[in-house]
Amino acid sequence: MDQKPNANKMVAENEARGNHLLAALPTEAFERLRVHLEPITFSLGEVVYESGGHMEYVYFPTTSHISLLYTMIDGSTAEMGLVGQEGVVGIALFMGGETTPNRAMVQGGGQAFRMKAKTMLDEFKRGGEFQHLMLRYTQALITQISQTAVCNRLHSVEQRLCRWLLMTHDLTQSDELQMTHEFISHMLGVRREGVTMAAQRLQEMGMISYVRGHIRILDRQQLMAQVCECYQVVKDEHSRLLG
Amino acid sequence: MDQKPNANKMVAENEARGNHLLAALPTEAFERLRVHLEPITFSLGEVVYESGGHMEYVYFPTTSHISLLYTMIDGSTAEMGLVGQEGVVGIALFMGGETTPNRAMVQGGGQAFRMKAKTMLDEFKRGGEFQHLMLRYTQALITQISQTAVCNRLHSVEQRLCRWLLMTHDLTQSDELQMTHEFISHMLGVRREGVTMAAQRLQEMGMISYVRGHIRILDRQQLMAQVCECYQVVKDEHSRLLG
DNA sequence: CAGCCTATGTACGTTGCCGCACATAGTGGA
DNA sequence: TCCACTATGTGCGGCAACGTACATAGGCTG
Repeated sequence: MDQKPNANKMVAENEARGNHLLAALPTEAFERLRVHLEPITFSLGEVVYESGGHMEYVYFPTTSHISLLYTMIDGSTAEMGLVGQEGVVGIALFMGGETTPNRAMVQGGGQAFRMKAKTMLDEFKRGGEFQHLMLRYTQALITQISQTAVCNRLHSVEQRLCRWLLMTHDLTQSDELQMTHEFISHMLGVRREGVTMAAQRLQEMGMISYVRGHIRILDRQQLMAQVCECYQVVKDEHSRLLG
Repeated sequence: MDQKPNANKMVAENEARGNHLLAALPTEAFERLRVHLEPITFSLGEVVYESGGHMEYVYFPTTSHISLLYTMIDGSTAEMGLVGQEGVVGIALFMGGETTPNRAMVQGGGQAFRMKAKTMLDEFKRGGEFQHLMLRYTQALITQISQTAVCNRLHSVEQRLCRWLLMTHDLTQSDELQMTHEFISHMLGVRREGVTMAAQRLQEMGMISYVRGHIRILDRQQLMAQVCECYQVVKDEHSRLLG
């Protein structure tokens, strides 16, 4: 924050390109935006947006990732999407809705860049590559949410846990995920015991190992073999849309 | 089709405004688009888009409505969204994806207007009210899909049937819906027998009556009292976004 | 009006997940 | 080092939905 402006800019350039959407911007657009990008640090559990709340910034995660959650009146929750370095949090701002009925919560601590809503909107309205990227990303996110809807309906807790572990692993720089069964249960919308059972089975099969808040991915290949088709569908569609 | 051009135009104006998105367009934009609108008739079960298939047109339903479905490898299906006179089918075209991994199928026969993808895109790229409306509608659809994801996870077949009947009723001009339990089971992603059981209970409570492919909504109020919160959330969010 | 097809009704055992209750075991702070 | 707290393990009864099988009944067609 109190670095020299120039040094600050160089850091922003290198690091900001860690977000795939920012990385895909042509130089011209990136240069327009870079001075408006502020690096920030997210810590686990932090609420980025409250359901229906005011949204002042959009966020481009680099090493952090954020869960899009819905909370029912009775307090039960379920995740509808997951955003990391491949995406952006705050699509409602350029979609014109100003807010959404969802909560966004940090699921993996780390870095992100934020930008004032107004700055982002000005760039969006130019109708160039930035708009194009934001819209294509939004479509990928729609696919992810859709697939979650179907997956929630048709697949077992164990399969959904596989999918969730793989998705989270994709957004994490390490093989070790820091999260409890309790936490995961809120994401999957199931009981904590259900997660414990499913995790035990995966551990017995040698795919993961875990202790008290730490899960280690041991065998991605086997997880991929076990997971439902939903994982690959979302991934393929993302590649198709955003290369 | 073989009417005089002038008469044809007048029909298009009156009827096209039956779609709420077209109705919300300012005169100028509407006039640009109206000559490109073609009235068409959808019949029940017709496939509008195949998953991953080429999308030549966007569709603005007036009296018809269309289901957005996902089909698993094993053939099981589930609905992720429902589009009627309040919306448009083919958002992937302006989102830049060209296609989607979903199927769109006619769930209620009737009228719609279609427009060539290119014509629509030209108008979209002007960045005016048309773009604004399409994006806000897309956000409303995202909410619908999200809510379906959560609803599928947390609510009973009976509650989901209530929600589905209410949503369908909203898009239908009559109290009588023409559909079998079998059909509904594919939408809800459950067994046909499960739908029969739930429908029986709703009939016993006097909310609906049904015979062989015809369901009559008898008591909307009671259905509203029985349904999960998801129905109202989607409706409220739609109103907020599109008035 | 007989026969066929499709839609709905019913039954039965099975399974996955639920809610609850409580036991055990890491972990950090006093 | 001990205590309190949090995370995980386990057991039990219950229920919703599943898969399967077959019975009834509306409605169309010859």
